Amino acid sequence: MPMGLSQEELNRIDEVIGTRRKIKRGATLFRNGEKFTSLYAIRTGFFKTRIASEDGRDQVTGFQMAGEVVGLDGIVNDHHSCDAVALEDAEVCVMPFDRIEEISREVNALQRHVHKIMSREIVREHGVMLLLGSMRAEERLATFLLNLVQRLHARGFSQSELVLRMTREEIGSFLGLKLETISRTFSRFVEEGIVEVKQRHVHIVNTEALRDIVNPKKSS
Amino acid sequence: MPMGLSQEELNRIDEVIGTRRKIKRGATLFRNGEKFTSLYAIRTGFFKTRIASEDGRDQVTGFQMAGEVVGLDGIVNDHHSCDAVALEDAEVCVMPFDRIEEISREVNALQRHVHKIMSREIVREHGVMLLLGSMRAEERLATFLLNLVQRLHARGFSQSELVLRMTREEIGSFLGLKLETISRTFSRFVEEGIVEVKQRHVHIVNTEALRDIVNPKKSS
DNA sequence: CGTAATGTTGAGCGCATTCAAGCCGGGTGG
DNA sequence: CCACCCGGCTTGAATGCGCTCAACATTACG
Repeated sequence: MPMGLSQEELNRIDEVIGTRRKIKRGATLFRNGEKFTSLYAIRTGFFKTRIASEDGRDQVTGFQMAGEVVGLDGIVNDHHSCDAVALEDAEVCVMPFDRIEEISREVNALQRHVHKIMSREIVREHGVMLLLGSMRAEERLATFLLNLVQRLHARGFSQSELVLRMTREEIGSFLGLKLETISRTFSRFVEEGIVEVKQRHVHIVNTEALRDIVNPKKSS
Repeated sequence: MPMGLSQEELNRIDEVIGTRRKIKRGATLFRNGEKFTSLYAIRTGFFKTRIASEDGRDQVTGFQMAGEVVGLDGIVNDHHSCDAVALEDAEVCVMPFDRIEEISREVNALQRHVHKIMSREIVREHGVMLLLGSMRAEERLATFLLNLVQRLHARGFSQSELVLRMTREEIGSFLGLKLETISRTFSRFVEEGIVEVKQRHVHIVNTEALRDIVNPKKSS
């Protein structure tokens, strides 16, 4: 949240927070088709969002962690258009959207904040489109790992150590690859000494090498 | 725009519209890195938005036509993070964003409208992610054609006739395919009598067949 | 402790890519 | 008006990356 707000403004902003809600691992926070009422700020835990095509295929559209907001997809049609599934026991702040709209009319900082959150999501998705549209398997996985560790680091975790909350299949769905390809690509990274992998525990040994994979260097 | 507004409200909303601006074919409305000031409502013409990765590859993130809004990417960081390029001579309404924020504090309908536009873009991108992440070439192109013709139809154009404003290469970039693949896939559709193609002029002969490609039927 | 879920690895295949050659159509200048 | 040129498009042949299918290993969990 931006700084420089009066106490009065801060109090008003607190009002957008309704109840809290706990979601068990594997349960959904909301599902495609459900009525949209609120945005959810993740307090603890880890989520994936996914959409399903008519014929059973589904696509993971993102992984969200503490401090991030889910539910923006529901605003257009007053109904959610994707599922949000907890990948571990989680807790969220329920923020009724009509309250958000009401208060953001009075508190400029909140209005600005809401706009930025939505715009940030649009920009994030642009990045995913670039990944899905033009990267090879190694680049996709390297990009994914760097993004994940960067977000975790911003929350006070290690820059080189991370525990995956999702399966290979979920990573694959997000990256537009099959789970076997994820597994093989991890193995290749391990062979090359770039990372160490023990199940879902990943230790990034050589961050620079990952960056080089994402951004193939034009060595003459 | 939603209905049921008072004259006063309508007048207020008109105030978000600043100047108009003409963009010649091939010129950019805004570029990655430029300061963000305004959203743009397309009055006439056709745009593509694209992002570029460090190493020259780029990804078309969308095609926009009359009535659609571009520039939402700029809100987060006060700078644009993609380019908007006119694919034909175009005209846009410049809508300074601080005016939008100001007036949407007073006019609920505008506030709601802005939120919906942003949410719609997020949902649209989810669909693109599904396409890029899990569809084969034929499905991608079929989806693309159906989406394009549906948007054109909503604007009063034919349901079966369309003129592509973009090159095969641009379609390919958007769909995560090479231009040769686009060309070949068009040829296959023609062979199968699904469409007729003469350069950029496309006549959809069999819409149902396209739908079947998008949504493989589970024939026993 | 046993069973199901998850992950690894191998072999062969297929779809989209790459590389290459040629075509078409529109615009320009002689 | 025609010759030329160039960007956009098409088509062919060969390659290769990621997928499919399959067997097996490992781990989580009731």
